[in-house]
Amino acid sequence: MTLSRITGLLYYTTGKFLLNLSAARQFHPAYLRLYSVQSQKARKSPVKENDSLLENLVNLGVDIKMVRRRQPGVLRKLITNEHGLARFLQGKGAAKETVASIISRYPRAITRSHDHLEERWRLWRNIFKADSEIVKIVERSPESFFRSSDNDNLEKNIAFLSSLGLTAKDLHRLLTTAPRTFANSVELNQQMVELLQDICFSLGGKQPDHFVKQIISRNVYILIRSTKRVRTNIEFLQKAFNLTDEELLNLLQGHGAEILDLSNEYVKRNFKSAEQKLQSLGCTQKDVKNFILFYPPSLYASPETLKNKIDCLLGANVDIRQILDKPRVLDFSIDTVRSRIKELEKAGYDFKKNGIAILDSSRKRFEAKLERLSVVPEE
DNA sequence: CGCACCGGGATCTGCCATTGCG
DNA sequence: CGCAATGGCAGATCCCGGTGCG
Repeated sequence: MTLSRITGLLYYTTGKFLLNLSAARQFHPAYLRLYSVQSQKARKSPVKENDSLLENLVNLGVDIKMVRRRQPGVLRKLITNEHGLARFLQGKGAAKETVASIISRYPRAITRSHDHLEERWRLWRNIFKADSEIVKIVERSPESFFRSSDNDNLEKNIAFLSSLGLTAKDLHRLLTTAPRTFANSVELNQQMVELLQDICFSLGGKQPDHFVKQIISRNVYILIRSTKRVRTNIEFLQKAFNLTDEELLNLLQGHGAEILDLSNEYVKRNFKSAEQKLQSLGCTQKDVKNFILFYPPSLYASPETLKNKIDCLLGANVDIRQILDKPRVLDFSIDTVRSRIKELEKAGYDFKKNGIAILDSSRKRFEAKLERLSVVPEE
């Protein structure tokens, strides 16, 4: 949690904001603007915070400082439903502290009526089997659950996403891992789906629906990205590698789907640095293209990580060609690779002679293999 | 049995800016 | 104007094991 980072930045006493300047300096100047605007308003505004509401929240264990920082307007409301919300969530199995944390992080939750909550929960239960699943998500991301007050929209979203032919399992995974998708307006979700369909068509694809399903199930975050981001990334991929329509279509339906998430600049930066790194090791333009197409996650890795991993392998007397052929060794964390290399060196393993596939296996398989190596030493 | 190939699963919010309404 | 609603952004991998083949 990043909450503690900000706690201590603003202190609120008797209607006036005081700033801890030494802490504020590390942050954005916007905080300074916020300070002056808020203090002016606090003086002018006739609307005071609702004292009994404040008391209720304190009793529920809510972090008032956090609420003031996030949604100060909520504290001035005359009609709220904090107790109803607390009862509701506890009835669904949430602990007291969970409820307090939820309200602290998304104060507007207390403005939702009982009927609204019942209805929203009922709709979520279309996807989830147990209340406990929903509680876990609301606890993780209160904003996803509460930000929109439009239950009709939620219903339409569920209908729309189902109509795409996603399986119940896909839908479940989508709502579990990217709950914000369901807080989007249907129109926004439709726009993304249309964008993907258009891309499929323009690349000569014959099954746009299948294409969309494929991408969503490969990348459940796609619907919470902007169409601008996705479009720009796709255009970049096609241009950077001079891809044929078919190559791009295949890339997007495979591992390429994941890299659509990345910010546009990040994709470009990672591409440049991967390209540079490989070229410095004597790889041709074609090698670079093959490597990235064959192993798109390389664009996901930060320049530092990718470079470190490659250097680590080269340092263990692995040839860059071997990495190009088996890029999935790069899947593993650098710590894992390092410790495996160390163990293999102890066993006298020669990567040049025996290949590096051994590095690219699950822990169980690696250990089993190492076992065999030590039982039957080579030569 | 050992290996190569490959697909899949986990993971992802909390903040800011803008808009439009009453 | 103040607030609610909502769009958008930055952040930056690792691992497991099924299956089919020789």
